[in-house]
Amino acid sequence: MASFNKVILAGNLTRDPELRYTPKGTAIARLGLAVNRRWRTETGELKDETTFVDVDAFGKTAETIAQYLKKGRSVLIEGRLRYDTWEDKQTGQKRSKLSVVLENFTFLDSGRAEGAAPNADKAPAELPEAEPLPPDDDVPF
Amino acid sequence: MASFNKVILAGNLTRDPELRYTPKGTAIARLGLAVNRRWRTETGELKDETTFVDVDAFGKTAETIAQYLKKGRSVLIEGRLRYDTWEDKQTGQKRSKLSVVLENFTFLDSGRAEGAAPNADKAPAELPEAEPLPPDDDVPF
Amino acid sequence: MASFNKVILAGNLTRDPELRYTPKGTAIARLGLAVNRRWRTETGELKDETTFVDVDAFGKTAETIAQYLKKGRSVLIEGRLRYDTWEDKQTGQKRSKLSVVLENFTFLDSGRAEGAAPNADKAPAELPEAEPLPPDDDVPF
Amino acid sequence: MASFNKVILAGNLTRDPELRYTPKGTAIARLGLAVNRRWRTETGELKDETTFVDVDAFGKTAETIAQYLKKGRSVLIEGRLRYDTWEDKQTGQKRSKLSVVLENFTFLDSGRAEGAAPNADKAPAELPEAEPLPPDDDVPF
DNA sequence: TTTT
DNA sequence: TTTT
Repeated sequence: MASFNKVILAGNLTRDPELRYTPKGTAIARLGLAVNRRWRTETGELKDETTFVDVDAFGKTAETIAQYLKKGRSVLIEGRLRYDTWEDKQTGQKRSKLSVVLENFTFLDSGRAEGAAPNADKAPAELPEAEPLPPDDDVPF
Repeated sequence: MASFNKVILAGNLTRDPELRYTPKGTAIARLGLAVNRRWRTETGELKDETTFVDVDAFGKTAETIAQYLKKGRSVLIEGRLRYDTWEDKQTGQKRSKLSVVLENFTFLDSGRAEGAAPNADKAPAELPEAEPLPPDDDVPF
Repeated sequence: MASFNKVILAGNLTRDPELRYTPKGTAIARLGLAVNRRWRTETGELKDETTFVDVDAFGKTAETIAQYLKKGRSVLIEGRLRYDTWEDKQTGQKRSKLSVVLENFTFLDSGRAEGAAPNADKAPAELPEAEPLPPDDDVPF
Repeated sequence: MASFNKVILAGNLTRDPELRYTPKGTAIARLGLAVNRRWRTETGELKDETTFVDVDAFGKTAETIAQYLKKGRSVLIEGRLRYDTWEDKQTGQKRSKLSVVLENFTFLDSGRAEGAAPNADKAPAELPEAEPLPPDDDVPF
């Protein structure tokens, strides 16, 4: 009966955020996040594994993200898993995937990413916390 | 540079766990988890959304889960997102999906699920915490 | 530079919530939460440890909590640590403690607690998610 | 019945870690962590609040922390709340406080802290994940 | 007892 | 000050 859905990830953007708007004008930013894990096996060998996650931000947070986050930058995000379903146009088959709905984020570096605006270094420190999410029914999925 | 990967979910099993073993003898239990979310839209309408997540448990934890968790039961799990990739045998295309590697869990009900063993009601309370994960390189993906 | 502050706890109320109001009319509910941990030592002995945490909820969430949560009931809460400081009136010494500011919660049982209202069993399922927090500067600490 | 106890914090060390050993030889490192929060009030005013938390690490993790973390450095830690109780020697009164038992951590900067060892910059990247905790009954509280 |  |  009880439900809980929390994801906390720190990683790097695999590409610049894509910003778009719903018909009602809500901003949506889609991020690609790479989360690395390194561990040592029983035999002492180092292993690496990367988890690639698509993350959607909404509203004012989406616009902040599109403005300050660029490919390569490091972020800590908090959100929830969402199960998206759609029909594959080629095959007519039902498809699905997990992505993350961002609820909060914080920068983990200082704007060293390529393409960052000249003042990106100091801007994050002055940003307030992310806004609460807008109602999801304004969002096309 | 910094990496972090944490998922905390509470939900219900969509099916009985499937237990299998790696060639080296490590147990793997695969769970289907449904996590519900209910919220009210701007106009006061109630909405429901379910996130379906595949979860893998390993080792002693996998065996405990296979023994006590059944379809319908409610659990709180902690783990990390994992990005699985494979080649679609039909089309030869590269496919991928996110799943969760379980690191810890706790029962959220008292064994009311169909198919529960006669003593499932009291057993969970006596279980110690889940074991640490075995080395992942024993695992076939 | 980066900051993050997240607490997720499941436990039982050690007493009925205390509800009060700030001068501006914001509701505050204070909860006592007991979080149990059981583990097995190297020698196989079972050990128990309880963590007692004070939790403050605000606004509409506070009122919902005061209405439905009673001593003994089980909840899952999400929030942040807060560092409270004050001066001990007896000794004039500076004192401090950690507590939790509740940001979200969900019931983990079905209203079996003593003193629950007749309809407490079904009410929780119909509750929307907790409201965002009100501005903290309305709050007397 | 169900219990869960998880804390995730990102902040800066308020002092160099103190390393000590239990009679059985288990290392314990105690950290002071400052976690900042900045938010804007209803009237647009910026507010700051700092949460000071004591954190204990054990075993190999404790030694790694004592070696690489210094006052001012930024870390992301994962752990659980612990309720410590003792008797005040002056007054004979029972006292208690919450602290955090560290279960995992990751560096959030690159060793820029004062007092860092010459090679602190590259060492963290090569560190494996933190070890599981040793049995707690070896620990004097 | 406090860090950025 | 303590819950299951």
